[in-house]
Amino acid sequence: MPRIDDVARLAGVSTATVSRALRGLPTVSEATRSRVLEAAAQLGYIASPSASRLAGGKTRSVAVVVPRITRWFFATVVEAAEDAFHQAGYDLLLYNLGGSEHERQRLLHTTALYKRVDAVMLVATPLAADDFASVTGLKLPGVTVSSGTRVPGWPSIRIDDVAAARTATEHLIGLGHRRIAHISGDPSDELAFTTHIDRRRGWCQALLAAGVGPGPRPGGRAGVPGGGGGGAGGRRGGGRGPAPPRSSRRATRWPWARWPRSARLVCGYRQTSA
Amino acid sequence: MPRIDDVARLAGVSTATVSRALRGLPTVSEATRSRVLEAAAQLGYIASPSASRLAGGKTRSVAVVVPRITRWFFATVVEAAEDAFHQAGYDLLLYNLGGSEHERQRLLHTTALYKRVDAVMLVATPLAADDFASVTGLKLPGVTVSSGTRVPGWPSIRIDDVAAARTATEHLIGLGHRRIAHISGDPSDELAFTTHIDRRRGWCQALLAAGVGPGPRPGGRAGVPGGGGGGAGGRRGGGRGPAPPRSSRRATRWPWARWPRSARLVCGYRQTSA
DNA sequence: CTGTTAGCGCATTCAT
DNA sequence: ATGAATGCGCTAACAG
Repeated sequence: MPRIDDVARLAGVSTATVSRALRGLPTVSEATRSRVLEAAAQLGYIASPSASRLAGGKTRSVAVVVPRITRWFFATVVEAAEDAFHQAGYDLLLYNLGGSEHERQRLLHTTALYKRVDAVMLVATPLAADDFASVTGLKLPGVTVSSGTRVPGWPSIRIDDVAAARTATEHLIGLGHRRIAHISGDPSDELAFTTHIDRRRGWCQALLAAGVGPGPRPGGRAGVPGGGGGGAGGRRGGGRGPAPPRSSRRATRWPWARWPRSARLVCGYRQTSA
Repeated sequence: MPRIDDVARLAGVSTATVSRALRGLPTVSEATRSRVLEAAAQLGYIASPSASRLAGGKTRSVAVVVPRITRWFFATVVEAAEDAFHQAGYDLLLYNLGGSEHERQRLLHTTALYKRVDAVMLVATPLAADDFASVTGLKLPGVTVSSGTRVPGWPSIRIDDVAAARTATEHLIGLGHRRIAHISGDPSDELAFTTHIDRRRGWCQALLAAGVGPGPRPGGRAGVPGGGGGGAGGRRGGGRGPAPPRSSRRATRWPWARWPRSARLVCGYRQTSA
């Protein structure tokens, strides 16, 4: 492959000018630029990334860290990021934690990212105290997406899980429902993942605000709310949507009747948690 | 960050020896190597990838090209590849075509990969004639996964779709079924994607081999095979598995009753295509 | 606006 | 087994 001085010679300018012209720097006359462009095209010249990285100190690439690329949500984020980054001329280095703590350590605690990327994007990657130190120690710009942990100086984009759950619950209440369960992971497992906790909070908020309660058996196992709907029948609001479903034997065929045990039905809330 | 000569000084050797020691080359005495290792660790030295790429000519990174990372299959392939590559010390550059022909052109026809990676992995990426030229023009090693097109000199790993469909069909036949439909994309749309064609072929093979036929309405629209099962009731084989389902009104609730129009029911086969 | 001069930080010849 | 020199190909000062 041709090098930059081949282009320089063909265009009759110095290598510095070729470099400037090809990178679109403003300090080049249009006449020169087009001569350079043409020479480069004619030679099929492409600047060597390694060389320009070394000389320029910028890698023009970013690390995108996801817990598991096979999950729909993470893949969706990566797809969008890939598009944006490539469009901006950046390479995307994918790091898939794959649920392995080992991988996670290797990525976060060895300076695996050192001089390899210009920025980091952490997707749903909670940082323990020591992880945190290594990441800030990189002294790189970055962004967290859907991550529980916040990194000082990094923007953080995430879903407002409390509001989302509140909205969903309010919707059901608006439909006239009065017995609304919330099924989640173990609420005592905090691990910097706050999604399930936040959703539960939003659900509680909506129930309390509507004066609906008290909730059924706290901490019960996954299952189906019992029949005999009691006072839950009354519609509320302006009659939008269909009537709430009646309890019947059919209820035993609801999807969560077959959910794995790891899914726990957290019905019931503490008045204090709102 | 420290540079290689900092380590060299601390270890009391030349930079060349540091380089060799750190990369595990055999031409270093164990005594020296451990001194170097210790010095590097003490300084927290990590070789600059850009510099070693420029000097060494190898990037130690690979490009992985997928049509859409959001599809389960592709994400699964990428996850496995990521693990293997990182374990071997390679960076993984992700290229998601995203269904955009534009992206595809940009990747394949500009020398976007030039001097950027040491190898290429093409997942389910069919290559048109001109794509093909650019890819081979890269003169890089590579591998295709689930890709219709083959690249000379590259290994190609893929599913035997014919055998898979045959196996599935034989399974149903073994269960006693006699009216077996095959639903696929448009069989006339070849576009180097042969999956649906191969599966259809396997299905045909199994049916013919079992003497089952002739198939119902060729080229019919998506829908449900009509009721009145005719001679299809007979069981065959050693009574394994449940009896074939009876036709009934319930059939109208089968999932594909709601499938999009783009899904076509290809029932019926030509004797010649086996 | 353009050219000249120095590196960027490491891997590699060759020597020894 | 180790060291000295050279170059990978480009960008960034600094002049002009």
